[in-house]
Order: sequence, then structure tokens, then C-alpha cells
Amino acid sequence: MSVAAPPALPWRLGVAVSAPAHSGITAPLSYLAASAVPPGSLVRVPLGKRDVPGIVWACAPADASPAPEYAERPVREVLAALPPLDAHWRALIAFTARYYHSALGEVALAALPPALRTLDAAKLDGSMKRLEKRAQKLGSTAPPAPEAPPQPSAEQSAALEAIAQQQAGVFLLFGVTGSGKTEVYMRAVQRALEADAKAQALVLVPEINLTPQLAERFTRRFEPLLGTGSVAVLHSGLTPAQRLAAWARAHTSAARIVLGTRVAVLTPMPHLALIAVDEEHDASYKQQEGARYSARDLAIWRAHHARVPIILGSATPSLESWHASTPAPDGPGRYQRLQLPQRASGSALPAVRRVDMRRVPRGTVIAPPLLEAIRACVRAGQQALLLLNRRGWAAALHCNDCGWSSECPHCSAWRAFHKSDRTLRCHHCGLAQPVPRACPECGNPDIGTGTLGTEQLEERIAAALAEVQRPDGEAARVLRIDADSTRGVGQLDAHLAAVHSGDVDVLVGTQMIAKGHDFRRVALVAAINPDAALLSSDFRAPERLLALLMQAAGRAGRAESETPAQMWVQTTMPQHPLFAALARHDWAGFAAQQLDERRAAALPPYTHLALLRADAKTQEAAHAFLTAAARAAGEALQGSPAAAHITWSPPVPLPVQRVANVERAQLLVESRARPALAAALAAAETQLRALRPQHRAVIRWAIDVDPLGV
DNA sequence: AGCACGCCGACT
DNA sequence: GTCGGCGTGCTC
Repeated sequence: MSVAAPPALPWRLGVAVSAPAHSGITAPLSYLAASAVPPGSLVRVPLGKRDVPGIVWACAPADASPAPEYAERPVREVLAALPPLDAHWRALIAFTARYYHSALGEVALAALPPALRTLDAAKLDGSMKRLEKRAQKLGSTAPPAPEAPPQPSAEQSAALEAIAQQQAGVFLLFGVTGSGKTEVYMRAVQRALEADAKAQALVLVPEINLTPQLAERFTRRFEPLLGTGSVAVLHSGLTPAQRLAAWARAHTSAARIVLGTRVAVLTPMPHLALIAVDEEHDASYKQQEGARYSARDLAIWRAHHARVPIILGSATPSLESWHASTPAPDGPGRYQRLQLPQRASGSALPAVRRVDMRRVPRGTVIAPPLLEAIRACVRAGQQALLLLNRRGWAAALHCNDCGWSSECPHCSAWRAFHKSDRTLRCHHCGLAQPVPRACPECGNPDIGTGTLGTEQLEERIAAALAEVQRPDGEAARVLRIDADSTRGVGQLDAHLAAVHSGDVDVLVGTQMIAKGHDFRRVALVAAINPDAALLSSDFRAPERLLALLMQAAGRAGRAESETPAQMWVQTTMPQHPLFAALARHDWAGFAAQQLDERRAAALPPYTHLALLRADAKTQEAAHAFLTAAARAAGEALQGSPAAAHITWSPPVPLPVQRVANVERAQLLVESRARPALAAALAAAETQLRALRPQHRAVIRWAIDVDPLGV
């Protein structure tokens, strides 16, 4: 009598591996293992000829389910030094993949720090031991003595009281720049962490540039209370080792507060007790590549799933959040709106002046009254901030004789003229070439320039201030801050330091300078050409522009000053309601008016949108593919309750239709009901995948749920 | 996405 | 003769 030997690999694992949605691998792959591996474990598995990282999604005895037709391969190794990712994290990843129609593995692996994707078990073991040692050393260093936090205002106390009264829920903290929203986040975090010795809080900020100053405030406040290293900062600008360390501290609960940008929303935090999302309206929260998720919306889902409160803070909330927090006739809104009406410092918001650019000579860059105000500002020893959302010296070059223009050979866009390095540069594909001295077609040496950019504005304002002296008798100084002038490491910090120290009198820059940075001596803010933003087809353009201008206005006069702060707007549309709202500092009124328009036009938040996107060798190929997929998906939905709620628009080229020689098109899908949209997108995804082989000229496709910039 | 295999042009 | 261009197809 012989007894059958037990199988050597008696466990079957479902493993999520990284592959984009269009690769066809969207579900966990099946592997065999010698022993049970808990879900959430990091493993390395063979995939084709490669050895790739994966996350265990399921584990069951191999004989519990029939063997698949293909040959299953064994798991290569389990990275046991890392505790398994918990069920809450896996649910968050699964929701993200489902809601945004991206592959599970793509989301799961993208959520891990990059260093984890390359390490094997032995190396990870070493890394974790080193981190542990460093943490022990850190923990033994005495934190600085606590400082007394400022006394909260009555409004801040009321907001905190409202948050404390509920175990969970979404709170929209609506307060102008300088009204003390950060203090509310900090006190809410403190209360949540005091209630439970293990509790963790997640704080999201929209931009990497804004993390250092907020991290500094949180560290100064909380490390004396919670210990050195209790605040972890997480963003894509860290070195791989720093990012792994911060992530691991969050995952192992060593970090009590995680402060970070968009990616941080997917950090495993086993004892999550509170989330705060600063500047919740900011478009940077929406990922524009790969898994196109909104970190704000995922944060809301995450808070709901973990049954913890979430605070969305903004001076200019998104219309979605504003709508959700508007009390309904039959009860409160889904979100609770909390208002901070005062600027904490008590200083007044700036007076807004509109300059009608139809009444100045064509080609005027800075209208005479504005120029005079800037001169007066410099003479008084105060700073002026000029906003222009266009980098470079000029948007384009053209020859007035033969019609040549600086079009990019690879993109349907003009290359901008950058005078500093004398290049024509495409802002879409990056192509840079020397600027021709004369028209390359006809030799005409007199080439004209289009709309001016920050480089030229810097030059012109410097020339216009040549005779103007500061109170100390020195010549006026102009500084430009934009993506080009801050490319090097530490350049942004150096520029900001120059502004803070008062070395700079006039600051010229793109929206980069409007956000967050606290410029104490700015007494005048001017939007040089804001109309350009309104010419875009994006239905959110007015909302985005007003948010930017209000944020810029908030830069002015934050400190006590004798002369009232000024906000100048140069426009050919002075009657536009958004400029009127700016003059009144009235976001609520503007939001109400915009929401009426959105309701009438059946736009978000009253309908839900998604895009089917295709990149192809030709526009026609992209259109044909999208049309075929939408038609087939529509047919597949016939008879289902979802069908009646769905509108499939015809495909259109993207605003910049060709980038790096790839043609891009998109098709808008609309629905009044979320579930119907989800059903339609599921059908569309099936068809896109099925039809792909018949459309050879298509390079890739993607689904974008809740898109921005439509 | 990687990474193969596979079939056509300019080099030792 | 082969080194290498990127088109097409598969990965448990």
C-alpha cells in the first residue's frame, strides 16, 4: 500500500502584478506556493522571462478550486520583512481600480514606494533592519520643548466642535486665505491622536512646493508631543530611500501623521483616524497619467470606509464640494459646511481694480495706471507681484512676409520663444532648437512675436522701473519665478528667500507664485492677461481662474501695512461676473451662479462625465476606434436600465491634437446617474479591449473618469 | 509595460 | 555574412 505524496505546492495564490489596463492583465494572476501566504504580502513572481513584484490578493488550498488550463508557476519568494498590507488598504486599491477602470495591479504596485518594487527578500530584510535601527536612534533623541499653540478664534473653536461631535463624515472647511484653516487641521489632528495612542492622521497638500512649510509647522507642533519621527512626509521629490522610510513608518504605525501630495492618499495607515485635504479644489489632486484618480475623491471614500472624519479645506471650494455641502430643502447637505469668515490677522482683503484693456492702445502690456501703482509700491518699499500664466519670452514667432510660424514639427502647437537660452521650445514634447535669426523660409530678418510670456514681462517691467528707486536709494529689483527659473535644485527656495528678505521689489511669475507661499510684504498683486484662461473650452475655466485670482489676492496685504493692499486685473471683459465676484471677494455668490448654469447645461455636479481616450497614428484611426467601441458598448447596454441615462458624444481631437507625432482623440460619456455611468464604462472597457486587435493604428487607449479639462 | 521573436538595411 | 531597426504578441 502506498500513500500518495502530498503536493509540494499545495497553496494557490492570486497575485496582483503591475500591467496597464490595455495589456489585458487586469485581475490577479494565479501562482502556487509551498505554504500559505497571507493576503497583502509582497512577493516576487516570474512573469514571462521577468521577475516582478506582486501583492498577494487571495490565498487558498490548491485543491479547493480546479486547476486552470495554463501551467501555474511557483512564487519565487515572499518578502516577509514587510508586514502584509491590511484589508482596508486592499479595499481602497480595489475600489480605485474598479472606479477608475484601471488594472488592479497597476494601482496596487504604483501605490508602493519605487524602492520596494526593485528589492528582493534579502535586500528588503536589510533595509527594514536599518530603518528600525535608525528609528530607535531617532526615538531616543529628545524632541524639542513644546511651544504653546495660538489661542483658537471663536470660529475655529466652533468648527472644531462640529468635527468633534461626529465620529465620521465630510466637513468642508470654507475660509479665505489667512483665516487659519491649518490651525483647524492641526487641532483636529491633535484631538484625534489624543483619543487613541495608536491613531494616525493623513494630511494632503496639492503641491510638492507646499510640503516643506506645512511639514515644518506640523513637526514643530507635534514632535514634542508624539516623539521625534512621528511626522512622515511623503511626496515624489524624495530620494527612493527617504520615500521607502517614510512609507514604511506609516505602514508600521511608527508615523502618527503622514503629510504628503497626491500619492500619499494610497499610503497604508493601519490606524487611520482623520484625514485633512488642504486646498481641496486644486486640480493637482487629479492624476493625469496612468491610473487617473482624484486623490481628494479617494480620500473621501477612504474616510467613509474607515469611518473617520475628513476635512476638506479651501477658500475657493470645488463646485462639487460646494454643491454637496449646500443644505437641501429637506435637510442638511451630504457634507457639513464650516465657515471661517475672518482673516486671523484681522487685515482686510485687498481692493480690486479692473483695467479695461479695450481702452488702452493695442499692444499695451501694462496699462499706465497699473504701472504707476507699481512704481508707487516700489517707492514705498513694498512688493508687487505680477501674474502671467505663460512661460518663455513669447508664445510663438511668425514671419509677416511668408507666413512661416514656429510650429512644432511633432505637435500641433507653437513652440515658444525662450530668450534666456535663445531656443524655440515646445512645451508639449520638449523639442528645443536654436532660435533662427531670420525667417527660415524666406530670410526675412524681421520675425514677429505672439503673446508675451514671463521672460519678456520681466524685461519690460525692469525697463519701466529703470528710474524708480526704493526707499534706500537702490534701483528697483525684478525677479521671475516660473518652471524655467526654478528648474535647478534649491532654486525655488533661493528665489523665495530673496522675496522674503526684501531683496526683490517686483516678482513676476506664473501661477506657481499664487499658491500658498506667504509673502508678507506684498502690497499689490496684478493679473496681467487673465482673459487667456477664459478662451479655453473647459467649462471649469471661470471657476479655476477665479480660484487662482482669489488665491493671488490672498497673497496681498497679509501683514499689517499702512496702505491698503491692491489687486489689479487687466481685462477686455471687465463686466464678466467672475471679475465682479473677485471685487466682492464673493465665492459663495459666484458658486451659486455657476451651479445654476451647470444645472441648466447638465454639467457636473448634476451629471457625471467620463472620457474614452485613444492615441493613434492618425486622427481617423483614433476616431474610428472610439466610435466603434462606443457603438458596441451602447448596443451591449440595450435593454438595461442604464441605457436610457447614457449619452455618447462623437469623438473629438484633443485641444492639442498631436503630441510627439501621436494623434489624440477623446469621446465624452455623460450620465445623470453614477451606477449607469459605471455600467456604461464597464461595457466600453470590454469593447475597447475586444476591438483593439482590429484597430492596428491605435497605440493605446484609456478611460478617464471624472475628467478635468473637458 | 517589458521582453521576446522576427524579418529587412548598412557595416566589420 | 551579422548587428540592429521596431512591428506584433504574450505574460499565471
